[in-house]
Amino acid sequence: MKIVSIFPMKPLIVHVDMDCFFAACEMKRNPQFRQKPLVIGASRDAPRGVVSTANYVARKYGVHSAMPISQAVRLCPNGIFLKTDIDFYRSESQKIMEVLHSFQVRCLQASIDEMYLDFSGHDGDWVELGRLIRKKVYDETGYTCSVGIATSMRVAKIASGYTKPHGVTVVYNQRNFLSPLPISNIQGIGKKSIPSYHTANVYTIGDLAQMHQFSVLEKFGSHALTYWHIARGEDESVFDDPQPEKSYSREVTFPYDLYSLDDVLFALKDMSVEAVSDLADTFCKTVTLKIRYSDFKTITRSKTFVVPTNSQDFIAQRVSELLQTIDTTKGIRLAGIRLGNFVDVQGQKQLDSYVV
DNA sequence: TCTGGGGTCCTGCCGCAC
DNA sequence: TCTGGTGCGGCAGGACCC
Repeated sequence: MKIVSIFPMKPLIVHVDMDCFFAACEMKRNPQFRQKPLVIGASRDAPRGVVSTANYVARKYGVHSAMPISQAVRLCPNGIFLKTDIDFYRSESQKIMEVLHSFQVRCLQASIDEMYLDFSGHDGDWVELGRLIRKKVYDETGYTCSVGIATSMRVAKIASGYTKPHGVTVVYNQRNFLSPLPISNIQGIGKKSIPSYHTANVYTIGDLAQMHQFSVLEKFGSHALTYWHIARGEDESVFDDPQPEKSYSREVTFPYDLYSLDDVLFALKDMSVEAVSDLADTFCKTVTLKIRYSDFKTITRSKTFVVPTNSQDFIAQRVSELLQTIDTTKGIRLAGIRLGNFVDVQGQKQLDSYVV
């Protein structure tokens, strides 16, 4: 006889976050970089670019992600600056994910260097579990990671960042753990919205938790209610199955601003061909043109088709038409296209044949 | 001071259909 | 025939994340 528990299985989510992953990949490939400040993003003489990641030696100089390369060079003139080699990092990521899959629990890859594992129902010592995962990843790949363990995905992620690098953080009480942390620890509250929280005297997650629900709604809007529930330890973000991709894009920042429509169109045609060929048999209904002017103002123009397509010529033609509506005299620093609104053409065909 | 590339999600506005 | 409410999709922009 099968015995079914009347109690719901206690969720247990593990978040694994690799430590300064791109830099770690380069240090593995070139061990002589380990003791030197290493910055990944662009070469030191690149006219434009930002820091993608930096190793901990470089971080001591004040270098951090999203910082302009030119500024990083000033802060760390003796640093080693490398272009991003995303194909290499993807192949290394694949090896790490294989190690994590070997635990034979449900896994969800959140990004190139992050993975969630669903250990719900696990009875053992949570701290030991974290240490085991960390050790196995290091022993089998040579990479260090940080591990966060909690009863929800969002809190597990916050926990993994709590004792970086190479730490294990276990959260037994969500509210007590989150309370003293800065409000910026909540995913979704970034540098634009932080000032509005500070204006309302909300500096820590605990400050947010103590607010009245209606006050949160009034001051920060409806989406902030989700953050309020997290702050109160009421987050129950469940383990989601992977969602299909919703869009695919290609964009490029030109080394120097372009003023000629033909030059921009030339670059966009290349991107259209690449994007459509990458998508292979996937059909899209919407194409969006993205333009960033020299003053960093960014605009988008999109077109939705009646019939989904994966025709390179058709999409390139629509991109060209959208570009005709753009003023290029101001100087264009970035151009890109995005394909979205994907349609399951295979499914449609099956449905049609059934109806017929 | 200078700000990449590739994504997701949210919001507001507008036009259209009912 | 006209008008207002409502819902929805398209569109544009913005914020955020890694």
